[in-house]
Amino acid sequence: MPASKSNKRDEIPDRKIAHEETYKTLYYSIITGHFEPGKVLTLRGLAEQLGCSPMPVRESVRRLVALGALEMRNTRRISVAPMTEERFEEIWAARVLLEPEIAARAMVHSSKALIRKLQRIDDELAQAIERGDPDKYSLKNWEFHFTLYRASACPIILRLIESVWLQFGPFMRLVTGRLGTSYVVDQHQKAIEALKNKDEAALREAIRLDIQDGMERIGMDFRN
Amino acid sequence: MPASKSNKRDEIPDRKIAHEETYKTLYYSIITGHFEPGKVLTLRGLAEQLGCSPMPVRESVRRLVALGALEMRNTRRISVAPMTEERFEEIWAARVLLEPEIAARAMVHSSKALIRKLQRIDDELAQAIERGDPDKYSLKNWEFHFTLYRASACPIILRLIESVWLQFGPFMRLVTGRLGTSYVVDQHQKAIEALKNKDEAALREAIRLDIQDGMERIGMDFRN
DNA sequence: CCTTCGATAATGTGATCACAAATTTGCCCA
DNA sequence: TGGGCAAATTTGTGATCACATTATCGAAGG
Repeated sequence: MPASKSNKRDEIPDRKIAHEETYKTLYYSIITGHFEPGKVLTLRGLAEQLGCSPMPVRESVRRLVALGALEMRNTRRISVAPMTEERFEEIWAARVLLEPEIAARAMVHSSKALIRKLQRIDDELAQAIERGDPDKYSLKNWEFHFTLYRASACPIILRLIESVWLQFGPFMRLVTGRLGTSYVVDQHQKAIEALKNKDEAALREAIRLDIQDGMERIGMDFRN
Repeated sequence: MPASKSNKRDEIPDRKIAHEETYKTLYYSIITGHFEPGKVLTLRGLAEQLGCSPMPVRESVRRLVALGALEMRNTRRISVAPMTEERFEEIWAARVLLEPEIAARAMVHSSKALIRKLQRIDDELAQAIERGDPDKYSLKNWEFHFTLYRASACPIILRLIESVWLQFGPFMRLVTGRLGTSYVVDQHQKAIEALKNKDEAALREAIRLDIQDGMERIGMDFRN
């Protein structure tokens, strides 16, 4: 084991890898809804936009296609995954199955620091609602959920949930932008209360209701 | 719309794409447990083995890493995802959450043809158990579940389940190879019966028990 | 005005090369 | 005999190029 003073693990501080950086950029762009559903993307276009060669973009896109965030038709055209009523219903179902479960698992590792962090995020989220800032709302909503979920130390289930969020992020942002943030009901406080009280059932229910409220509000879009 | 006589959809019979082919090959290799958990792979090695340049392999590996089937440490070394007790428990939980649900959704689209197909696969699976053929067992078990799940027409949830199976396929095959197939209890017949009777609750329970039996048998490996 | 077709431009794909980092090998010394 | 260091090899990464396919645009035809 040469060139490495610590042989404990491969805990090297992460060399800068271009395709990792482009992946993160695209990841946040998608999950915060920066791209419209169905929007066509090109490797060279993204490469120029991100200031690199098409190569790292190609690898990032391949990952995002694998997760369902991007689509690649058999005409080899890349686009942001569009939304249909069927897909929406499936995503809803998957969320209700997975997210209350991972939240319950996060409760085991809950701490005062985590609760403070969640409270701070939710305050910022409330600000975003007040100001009618859908971009900040999307970001903070994502932060709240994934800060909680990451605390579960369940990387496999977390990956599944990431995949689901990547698939409805663009659509949610689109609808939120149209509806504004005025109708948003804040279920997060109930979740924080449940965390404080170590009440697993209440936490599960709060997350379930948060999903239901959000998806119902978004889903009305199909009935127009 | 040139060069294409039918403008209905992009239903072109799929041009042969190298990285798609290599992906499928690697996919089946992993899901049937052809690679041992933790096994180190290299792009050039796989490329030579598959008879192509490292380029298509690179894209396939990127996809499989995104799905959790392969791992890439920060030393940039590619390996088949190893198994730990924590990961195993998570996979178990995810399966119990997702698979009974998608099975229930498949029941809606159930047909006599589907039931016949499942019965045929399960017959072959029974043969594999008799002969003590763990390779065929792995393959037919996968076929049974995914033939059922695909009938649900739920591509999003199916993708999540695919991701999970890719992560425990190598480990399951490893353990099955050690234990042999003698202890295998066939819960599939109950599932087929439930399908025939259109009994959703019974189908959910059959799938749940199948998962539980399989995972319990495999999970004993950690107690040694 | 709309459709159709051909030429032009743009796109994803696969191969190859150069390079830095990591791994392996082989040698020397204690 | 065993451990550590440096040379040599291997490996992933990023860039670039050629190519087949697809999309785009403009002109001719109805």
